Amino acid sequence: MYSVATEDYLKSLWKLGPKNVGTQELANNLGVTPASATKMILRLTDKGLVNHIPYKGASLTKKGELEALSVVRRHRLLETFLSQTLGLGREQLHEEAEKLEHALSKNLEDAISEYLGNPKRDPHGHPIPGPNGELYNETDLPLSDSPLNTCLTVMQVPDDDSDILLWLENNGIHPGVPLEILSRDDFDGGIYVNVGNRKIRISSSIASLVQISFED
Amino acid sequence: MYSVATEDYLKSLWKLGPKNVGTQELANNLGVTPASATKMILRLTDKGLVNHIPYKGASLTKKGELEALSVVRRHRLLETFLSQTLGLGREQLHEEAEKLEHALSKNLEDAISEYLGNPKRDPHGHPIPGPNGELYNETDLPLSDSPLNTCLTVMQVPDDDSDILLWLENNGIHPGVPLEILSRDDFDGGIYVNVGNRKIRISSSIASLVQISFED
DNA sequence: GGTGAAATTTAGCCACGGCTAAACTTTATA
DNA sequence: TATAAAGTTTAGCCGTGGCTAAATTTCACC
Repeated sequence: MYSVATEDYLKSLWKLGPKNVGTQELANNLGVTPASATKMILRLTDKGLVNHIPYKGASLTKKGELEALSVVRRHRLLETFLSQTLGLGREQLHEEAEKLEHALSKNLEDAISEYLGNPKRDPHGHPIPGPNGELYNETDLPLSDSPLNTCLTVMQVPDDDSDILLWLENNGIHPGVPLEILSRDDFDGGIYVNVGNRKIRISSSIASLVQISFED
Repeated sequence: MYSVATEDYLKSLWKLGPKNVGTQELANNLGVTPASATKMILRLTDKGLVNHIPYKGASLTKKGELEALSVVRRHRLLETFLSQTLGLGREQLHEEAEKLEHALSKNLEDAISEYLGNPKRDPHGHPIPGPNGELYNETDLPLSDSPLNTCLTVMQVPDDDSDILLWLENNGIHPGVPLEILSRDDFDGGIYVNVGNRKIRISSSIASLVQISFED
């Protein structure tokens, strides 16, 4: 239906939204020049997928958001499928799904979802939109903002940075793992956590990318 | 590396070859006009993938053939993978693999091949080229040319015609099935076969698309 | 409130891969 | 062998989605 480029633009706008996304920010995210992004935004606006206020930024229309969620659904189902069947490491999933998502038919999407038991989260813990774009309420919180000495459970890790993912994996941090913050460095926001009977330090920047919940 | 269109042209030239393929035949196979095919053939010739003799036809260079075999390998591995994991029917596999084959990385190709135990045939019985384009010797024969009253085994069925595949499936004909030709209609080449304790008639045109072997 | 920097858009270019219409080759047939 | 038909190529168009360079707008700061 929509081209690879169109799906990529919608996905980026969704990821960077729901605020009005600047041309430069969008262009950086997609690896194109701002001029290319402007031109494409105009085309997507013509198609009713994007709202554009010149010099102010772009955001998805309802139609565009539904299409973006469809791409995200395909992406996350594929990550889950490749993880379950082939046993790919979390750090490999994103790159592969990024390509396959554009070639997945509705039929195959349905078959994969059913095969997996209609999962609600992918291997990074990210919620998988439903077939009609339903996204359940997000209640996970950044590890960086979480209280000390409380039983936490890792719920989400980033999906698009292999290095960070490998580091987290090597330190036993992935969705489902229980964890407790022991102390927080007031200068740089780094935290010391207890995870899997080991005490490790997590930098503020990484801790802000890990989401946790209080239930266990 | 190569575009979707380039991979599709190479695949068609491989399927229709190894003879010099006419522009019209190629264009029909791809669903484009002859003029488009000519233009693309010239581009592929520039890239060293195709040999082109004006007004006589086009064929793959060694480089083009290797690339075509890589696409065919991805296609057939994907068909096997989707069949094994999701249990898709043989009549659904081709269409899905046709899209995914262009988005499959070398890494994923390797992972799927290993997961499947480096299979030599896909669910339609078609040989799967090796990672370097190796294609083992083809010894299967068309059912239409096979002798009467001999123990035969179905080895290959077509992959790209859902209707024929469904008909064959409904009559219990797929790779691995033993079968015997009882008689042949001299007028139209139709044959009567014994398969799975049933006697059915197979038209000449369909019988020419089914490959068998004598071993069982 | 003006001014310079930063962000954004426009203008104009390109390659890709389609298309139609017209020209040109080849082949088949009278 | 001439000629018509069939097949092929060329010419020229279009949309997509990149790019650079230049123009324009916004914003932050004096």
